[in-house]
Amino acid sequence: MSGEIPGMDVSMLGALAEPNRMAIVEMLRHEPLTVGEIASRLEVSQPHASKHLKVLSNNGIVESKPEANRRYYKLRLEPFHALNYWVTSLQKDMERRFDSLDDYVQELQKNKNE
Amino acid sequence: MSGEIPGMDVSMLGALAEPNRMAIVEMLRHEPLTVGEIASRLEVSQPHASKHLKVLSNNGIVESKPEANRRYYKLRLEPFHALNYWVTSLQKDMERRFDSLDDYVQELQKNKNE
DNA sequence: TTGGTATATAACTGTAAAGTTATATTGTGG
DNA sequence: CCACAATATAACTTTACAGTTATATACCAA
Repeated sequence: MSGEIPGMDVSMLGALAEPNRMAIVEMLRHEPLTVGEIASRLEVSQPHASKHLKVLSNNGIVESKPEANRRYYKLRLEPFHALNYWVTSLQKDMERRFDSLDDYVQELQKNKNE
Repeated sequence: MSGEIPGMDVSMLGALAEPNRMAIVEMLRHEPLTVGEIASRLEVSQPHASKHLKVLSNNGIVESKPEANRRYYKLRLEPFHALNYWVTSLQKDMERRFDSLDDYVQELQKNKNE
């Protein structure tokens, strides 16, 4: 009730806020990849890659499709749409504000009477 | 050389990926606030608020201006511009891809010969 | 100067998450 | 069925960070 954040899912950012996982997202930007491919390019162990992929998956950032022995992982659009929406609306609000904190403080001074 | 992420600063996301700090960003969306105001609205201790503000500050997300006894914190535009740029370019790349992983796997099947 | 308010910092504790190693599961081809 | 390859999971260690308490710093007013 008090800790409610309007649009943005904080845990999604947490999932992205780790270098290996961000690297995975960048790798998947252009093409789906298997766990083995990802682990190999990341130069981490297979369980380690699987663990990061699970975090990304739990946050809806990636989805996987079994294909024979392998699992192809790819990015999902939705969370990035949500992130884009949040950032854009934040920017709009910010740009409505004063350009510098100095201006605002000066404004505070002037309005001290009311 | 291998772990290079193009545009996005991962640590900035880490700074945002904590509920209290995200709440601070939301609070500052419309107006600069003092540490005391932030701590009070967040219902956390003053040192705790200061600590989160320091993280945000270290990542360039907020800036502060001393005014007498107090410090006004406000959001900075730049990191959100960078984030917006990253998300947008990622989305563009993604939307060039197949709509579903199924399609992609079918594509793999067809192209197995080459 | 003294007292009070606002903020920062240092030192510490607890917990969650990164990273590792070993093992289980699932699927494929012979 | 068996042997092998790809991935997932479990158990564990270690590190990083949230959160707390106590103290230091800076500013103002009387």
